[in-house]
Amino acid sequence: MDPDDAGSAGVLHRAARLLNALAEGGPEGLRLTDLAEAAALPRPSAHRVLRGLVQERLVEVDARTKRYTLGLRLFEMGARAGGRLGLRQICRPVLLRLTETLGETHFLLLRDGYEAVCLDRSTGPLVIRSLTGDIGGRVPLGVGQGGLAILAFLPEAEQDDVIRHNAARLRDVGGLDEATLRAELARVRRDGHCDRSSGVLPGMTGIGVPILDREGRAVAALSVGSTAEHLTPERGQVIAALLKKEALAIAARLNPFDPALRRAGAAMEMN
Amino acid sequence: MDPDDAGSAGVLHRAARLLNALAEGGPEGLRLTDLAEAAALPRPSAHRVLRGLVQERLVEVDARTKRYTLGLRLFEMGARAGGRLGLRQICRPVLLRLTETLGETHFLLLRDGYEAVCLDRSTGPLVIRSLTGDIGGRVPLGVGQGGLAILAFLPEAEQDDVIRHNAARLRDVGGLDEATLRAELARVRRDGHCDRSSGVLPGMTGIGVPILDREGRAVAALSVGSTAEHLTPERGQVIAALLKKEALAIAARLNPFDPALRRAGAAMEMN
DNA sequence: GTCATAACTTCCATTATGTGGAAGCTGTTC
DNA sequence: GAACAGCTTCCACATAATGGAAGTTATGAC
Repeated sequence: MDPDDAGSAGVLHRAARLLNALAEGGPEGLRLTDLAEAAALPRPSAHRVLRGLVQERLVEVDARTKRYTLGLRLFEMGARAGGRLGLRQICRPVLLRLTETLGETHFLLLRDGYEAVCLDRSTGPLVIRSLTGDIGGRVPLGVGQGGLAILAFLPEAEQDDVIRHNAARLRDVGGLDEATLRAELARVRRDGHCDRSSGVLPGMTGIGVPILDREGRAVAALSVGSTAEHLTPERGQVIAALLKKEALAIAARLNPFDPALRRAGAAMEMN
Repeated sequence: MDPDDAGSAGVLHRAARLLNALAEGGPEGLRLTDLAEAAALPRPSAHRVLRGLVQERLVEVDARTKRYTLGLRLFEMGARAGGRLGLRQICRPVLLRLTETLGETHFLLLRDGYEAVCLDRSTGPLVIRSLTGDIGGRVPLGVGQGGLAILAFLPEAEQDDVIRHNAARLRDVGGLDEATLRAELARVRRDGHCDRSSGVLPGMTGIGVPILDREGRAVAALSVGSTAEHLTPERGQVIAALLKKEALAIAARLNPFDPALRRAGAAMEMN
């Protein structure tokens, strides 16, 4: 029917649309009508699908308020899906150790197509605001220190593709035009890390280093989020060196056959 | 068709069955044939549904090995579903603080019908083995210190229902016959906490306290997992008192309208 | 290198399952 | 207590799911 909506038919796709809508919504949950609108479904259909999801416990409804939220089952599965990603297992102790040593907040980002997903983080005593938010959050590649570190270490053709694809968001979220971005990427490649104070979150800054696969392509990033005040240039140098050492050690332990690390390519093929 | 399989028809239910099977499977993923068998579906049907799930990125296939695993999307959603549960937000800092102070590993369990789900945990330096495993894991109510603490503080009728329902697993996993269990529950009710060295995991022990709602019913538990060697009786007393204090503070902050806390009831109705 | 085997994938006639407009509820507001 | 907004049910209709059988591609044995 709709040519550019290939594979859009079917209950599954509708269910996924509803789940996505729910994931966007606030913690108080969403009402049927709004959910139906967000997922572009007729109310009765949304209702029917949601009932199915509730039955599978992927979604919960409050009997009193009739508000829908993501279900406990999803939480459980998500926890296991994460555990399955070898990278996360390897990095967990590294994050904890870094936070122990440096007292900063550390992030592990995994590249996923044109974006990066926060796979894990360890929170330091300092209160910081981050672009990705908590675990499970996303940033476009090129935004934030981690996102820049990954983008800088992609093969040129892919880099161009990502930049083209993310152009709008890089301007809006990252406040970067293409020329500035390219200059920045060159610098990151030269230094092996990113320590730009992204102007995005006032007072906030950080450092990001890429985690490379055997071919030298970035598959993930390790980063620190801190305040401009706390992260002096000297301290920054030390931390960058430390992160690079850890990233190398992680890279050496990567299983080259881990499907999670092929994710990048997979996402590209889809387009 | 199948009378006791009410509502089992439909793609959604099949998808959920496949997801469950995937969640059980090992980290290397499952093959189509095994998945189809695990979910009791004809191979072609399993294949079709899985393809849909892959398209929605709820599931991933490795192009080379054809093995299916839970997808990144699920991880993301799971992270948000967890964030939505107010209890988790409230307890996160408590867990961190406890681990900071005591150097033990702490668990937050949420009751869910006849079981409890590990909502969060903070890991101490001591290496311990736990029944629930990591976040997202489950134990039957009555097993483990947390599970016992919850069961002990349920209304009598519900308690009986749970014990009846879990009887087999309590024997197998918990190694408890009903008489011993009932005596144990009485003790937990009297003391306000559970400090039995469950014989289940040799050398391991712990302490669990319930988190009660306004009606005095347990909705969750806070627990410590440690080794018998490390957790001396005197230390146990101190820790139990501390946990109780925290559990009370948490209970006071509970939103009585939080749908997550009505989960217990919901599960019962289903049966 | 060739054959055997096991697993994955596609096909397609059949029909069960999903569809959504309209009508009926419910609970909330004025 | 009337008006409203949102949830739920109904049901004639058609589409999208179904699964046996046949085709294709990996894997391993000889």
